[in-house]
Amino acid sequence: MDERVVKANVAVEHDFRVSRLAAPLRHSVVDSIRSAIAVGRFKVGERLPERGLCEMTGVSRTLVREALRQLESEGLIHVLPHRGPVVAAVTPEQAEGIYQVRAQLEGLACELFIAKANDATRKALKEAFKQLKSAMSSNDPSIRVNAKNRFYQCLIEGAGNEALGQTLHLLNSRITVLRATSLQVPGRAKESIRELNDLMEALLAGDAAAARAAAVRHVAMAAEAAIDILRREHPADK
Amino acid sequence: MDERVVKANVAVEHDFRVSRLAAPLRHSVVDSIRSAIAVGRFKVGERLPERGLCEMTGVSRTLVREALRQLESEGLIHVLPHRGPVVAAVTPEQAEGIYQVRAQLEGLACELFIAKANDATRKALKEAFKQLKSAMSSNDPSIRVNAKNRFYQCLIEGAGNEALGQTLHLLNSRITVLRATSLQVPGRAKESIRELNDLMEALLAGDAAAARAAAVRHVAMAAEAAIDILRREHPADK
DNA sequence: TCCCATAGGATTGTATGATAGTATTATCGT
DNA sequence: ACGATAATACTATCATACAATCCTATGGGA
Repeated sequence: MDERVVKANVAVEHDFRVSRLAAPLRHSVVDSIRSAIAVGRFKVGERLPERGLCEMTGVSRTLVREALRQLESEGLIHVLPHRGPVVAAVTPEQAEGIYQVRAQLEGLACELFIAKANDATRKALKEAFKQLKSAMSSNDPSIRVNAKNRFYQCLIEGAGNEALGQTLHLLNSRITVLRATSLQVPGRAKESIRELNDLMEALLAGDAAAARAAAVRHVAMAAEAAIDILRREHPADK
Repeated sequence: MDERVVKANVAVEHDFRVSRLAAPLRHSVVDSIRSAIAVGRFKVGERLPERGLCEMTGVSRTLVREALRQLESEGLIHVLPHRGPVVAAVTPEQAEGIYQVRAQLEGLACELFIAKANDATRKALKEAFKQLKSAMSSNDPSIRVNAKNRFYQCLIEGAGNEALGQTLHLLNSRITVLRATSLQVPGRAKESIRELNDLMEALLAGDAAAARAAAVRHVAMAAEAAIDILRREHPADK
């Protein structure tokens, strides 16, 4: 029963099977709300009444609520009892914590990449880095962040650790806005590229210790920029 | 309006305010299903029909579905389109990945603990370690795991990094069963305590590098035991 | 004028019932 | 024994309803 499939796929890289096109509507709902938050359509601390989300998304309360449950456990929103969801704030302390964790995990990603990457994943990473460099000259912050995400995705891919990928994704989703704005700090983009250059060299040279160090350093610098912004924009609210 | 409260609390350590007793029913539902999985009431790969869960928990489908969304994003279950949720399997490769991440994060926790812990948190950790040692002689695996969780909780508490705590919690929830069974491997409990002893010594001596190394080593050993079990129990299904 | 309390509105928390769509199983004819 | 079709069992989604609770506004009293 498998023979035919094998034959059909013999000259193919990614098989053509439609990957469960039964995309449940609720996934779109999650995406919609998530990106509304990321884009700043809702501000930090703002309430998200279910009814409003129903209108915005055009689906029933059932689906909106299910989406909220997921966003809640991603940490993007907080749900206050009998008050409903609000966009989660990120305090400077929390941001620092997140960046500390990211540093460790991206360090690990580098080590694993060196140990496990093959020609394909290595090539993909180089390509992504090239595109990242050109994206950094763009003015649109979302283009920059997207390019950077793709770069990291290649890194993770090559590292071949599923949990690592998911964890980093989760952490990043909580600081999307921060990442976009911190890349707008004058000079930060170029500096960022310089740091990643070091990273790439170490990665391709197979120097695990240097790669990890470069990753940690890069995250630390990004953290500094981001936390600066945070401190400035809400010096002592609460 | 606050004065009275302040007066009332002046001689109190933990204030008595009932911390939002409005615990939504749905939280209990999540806990219920989660522990049913952890306890082995449902086996890996087994389907969890909504209706059955309604009967088990005594709540409506609405709540069950919301709970499922949360468990899904915690990675405890997979939801197949039009087939519903099944208990997520953990392959040896995934387990390896999870343990690699854990190693990094627990290493970080140690470093942060040394940098940030105060007398209270240090004392709590020592106490938790003492109880852990005695719990290890118990035959009940859940008692052992619980004691260990409390120990880690103290460590995290002292490290003062929220994201770190949440991330580790998430990872651990995916391998609860594994952790319980791997502690039953003959000799593993004692060995585990020995490793943690090293960890404690380094922590209390303030030797960050040694503490991190001990943490990494401990997780690596645990990983080995756990993955062994996994390989044995599903050598090549699929 | 200012404070307090009560009433009313808004929103969440939870349940129920309904319908359509899809995957799995059972059935049946050949 | 095999393939097609019918029956079944779920999920996916919606609409509706009602109690509980929070917030606000209104109005009375000092």
